[in-house]
Amino acid sequence: MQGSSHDDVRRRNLSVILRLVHRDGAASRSRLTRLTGLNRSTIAALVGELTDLGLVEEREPDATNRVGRPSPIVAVSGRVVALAVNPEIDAVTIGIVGLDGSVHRRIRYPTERSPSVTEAVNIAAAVIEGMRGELESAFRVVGIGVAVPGLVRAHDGLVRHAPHLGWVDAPLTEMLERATGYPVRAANDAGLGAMAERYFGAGRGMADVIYLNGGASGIGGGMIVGGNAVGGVAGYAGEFGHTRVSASDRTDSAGIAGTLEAEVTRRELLDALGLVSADADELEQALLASDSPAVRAEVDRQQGHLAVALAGAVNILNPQLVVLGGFLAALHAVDPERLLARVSSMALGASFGSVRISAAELGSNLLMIGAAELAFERLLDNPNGFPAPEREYREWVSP
Amino acid sequence: MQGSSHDDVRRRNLSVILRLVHRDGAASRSRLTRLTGLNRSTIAALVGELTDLGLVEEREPDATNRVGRPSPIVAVSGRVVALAVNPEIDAVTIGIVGLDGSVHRRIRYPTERSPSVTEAVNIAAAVIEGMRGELESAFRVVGIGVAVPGLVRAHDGLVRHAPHLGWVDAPLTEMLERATGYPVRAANDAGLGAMAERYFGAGRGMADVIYLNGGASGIGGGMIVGGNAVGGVAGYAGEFGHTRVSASDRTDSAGIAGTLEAEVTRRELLDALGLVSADADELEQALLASDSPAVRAEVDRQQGHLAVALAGAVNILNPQLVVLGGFLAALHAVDPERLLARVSSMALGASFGSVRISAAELGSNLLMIGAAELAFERLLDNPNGFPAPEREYREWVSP
DNA sequence: CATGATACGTTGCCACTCTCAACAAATCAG
DNA sequence: CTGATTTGTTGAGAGTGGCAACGTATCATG
Repeated sequence: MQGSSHDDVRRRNLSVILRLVHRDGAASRSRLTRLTGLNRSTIAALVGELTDLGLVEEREPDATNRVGRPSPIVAVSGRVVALAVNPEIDAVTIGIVGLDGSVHRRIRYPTERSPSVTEAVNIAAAVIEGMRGELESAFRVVGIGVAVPGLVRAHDGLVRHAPHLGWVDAPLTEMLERATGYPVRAANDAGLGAMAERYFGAGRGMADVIYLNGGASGIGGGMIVGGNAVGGVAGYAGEFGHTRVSASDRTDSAGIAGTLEAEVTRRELLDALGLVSADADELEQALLASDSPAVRAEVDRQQGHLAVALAGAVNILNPQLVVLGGFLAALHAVDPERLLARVSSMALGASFGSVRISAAELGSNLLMIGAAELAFERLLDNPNGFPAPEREYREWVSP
Repeated sequence: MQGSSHDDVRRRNLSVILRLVHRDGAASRSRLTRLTGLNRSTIAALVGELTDLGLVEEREPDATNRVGRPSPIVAVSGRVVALAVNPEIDAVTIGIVGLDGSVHRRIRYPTERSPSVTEAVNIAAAVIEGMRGELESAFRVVGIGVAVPGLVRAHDGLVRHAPHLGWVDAPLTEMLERATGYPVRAANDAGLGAMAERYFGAGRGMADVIYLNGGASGIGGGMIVGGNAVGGVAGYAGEFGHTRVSASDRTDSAGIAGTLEAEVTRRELLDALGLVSADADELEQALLASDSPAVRAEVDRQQGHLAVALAGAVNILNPQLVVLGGFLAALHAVDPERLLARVSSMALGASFGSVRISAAELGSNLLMIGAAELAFERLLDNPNGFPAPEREYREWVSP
């Protein structure tokens, strides 16, 4: 338990303001005054400091039709960005994401086979090297965030086990840091998805959100509890895919029987539809369009298992929102009422009464935004821990 | 998102120090200096203020065999107490709990039948009235905490649904406040048990703890995630008892089939043993002593279902510790290795690797301590929001 | 038993941050 | 144009923790 001093007050207040304009978008100074409860003059000083740090910019007041002196608008600087990296089975995706949440660039680098750690790092580093000119002239990079489809140890970003990539105890962050020179942080992809949906998607402003994602290789999840992302002791929390939902002996990727991931699979939906491959949107469209009894039956079977897992999660966590991503969104879209009714039959009334179930909103940018948020976090926690880039001061340095 | 000012700094620092001596016991000033990172002179001022507030007392330094000037010991005042109330099916228990965690008094008032809200409030108020002389002379009461076996709405303490007591939407806190004059807060009993075990029992100092309690009337639970008690949106989180663990159609108290609470019951253990009733300790002793195959089989069956629920919780929350209370502790004690092995077979290796499963430590004082903690929380959050009792200043008031 | 080393409490001064009040500026209503 | 309203700006003020110097209590050493 740490005590605090006036330095902490300043840091915290800078942090609060930067977070507000980062997450809720541009805001007038007077709005910031109301939201933070701080004095006008304090807000002026804080915004001034953030401006000097190059993190926010003030622009002319919007034309409001209200009396009183107009208040200037504070917005995040467009130059501040983070790099997002997402290694997958068949590609490594790299993105440039602005502090304002905009995805400036997204480059998907396909690989013939699942990349090794070294390959993934090399690809990411090469793509980033290619963008370096652009990055150094037009942007200010605060760091790199990596969304990993696997278990990532919280305190050092070691990839303990990424089954679908075949990685075990991979020192990903260290390697990427050395290869690029940028500070790197890594976390589980679904956890980052939860965070992204919570701040910028379907769960905006909510404090208790569960996110479940259905991917080609399995089911992952993340939670926001009491406003904070849940990591657990070591950072492995959120593995909803391995929850027991049936008595069958079908096993999942971890060899556990009767789990959500064993019963609810993308592959079986595609098979029922007679498709070889399809992205999440195509799969959803195909399911909605199909009237085959076999497809219906398969959807119904999977939806039943999903409902067990959701009801369990609702009972245990009493969330405000459950967000479904990937092909799980399709299982929801096909018959939302039926899914809801099934969850209802297995959840406690009190908890079920306050929960909503909805599809993810951020689509293909989800993991870019989530991973970037990881990199932004250090900046948001301590805005003046990142001095403005050296080059602006270079001329002052004695030769 | 609130900004902070210097008042908040002081409040926070007072709060941090009072929490430290409340939870970890008496500490020397120099230890507080190390733990908080604050300056010696600041600690002196803060401890002085807490002393003036009558919340802590300083005593002569302990005899240490080390060089240097000895540092005085700061301990919580023995006079500061909270009242704990726990209505149950067959009794209402009232306790006096010190800020130092000691249970000064515990009075169990048995009832012939399950008490109504009014009866419970009347009993509690009467017992408290009986103690009032003692309370007002020897103690300083900060408030009342109530541990309710049911769902309690977080923001106002309304008892939404306490199935075993038959209470629905009971304004318990309001009634007890009016009847006693003390400020009252209420929460779910298992959640408070989790908190108590976390601060004063098996989970001391841990940030990620799950607590599951087996009672006569069902199974409840609570969680500490990232150091904070989990309530969910409305305060209903922690209902592990209604998690699906089997495909059977045995239903629980909420009418849901195949749940932990439906499969794992105290009643069936007692029946297998041929006992009519037994408290948690007696049940455990009887189970350990029995070599009947029928008993073994029933224990084995229940342990298997418990393992499913525990593995699910471990996968989702990646806790550091799972604490089992009530008769669930007995299911653990009978064969800890087997329970562990079964959980292991259904949990992810990474998460299982960092978890320990153990029995609750606090025994019959658990809910007293948990409920009192609820009342202490306001004091701990804002130590100088509770002025010293009026009587000491009465002579200064002009007539 | 005297001396020095060590650790810690105490004191007074300083730097920092937020608040507040007074004033200035920018808008709307009439 | 005038008044009301809202907000930025400025300078003074209060409260906080940090710090350095000094005082004090213990142990170790001879």
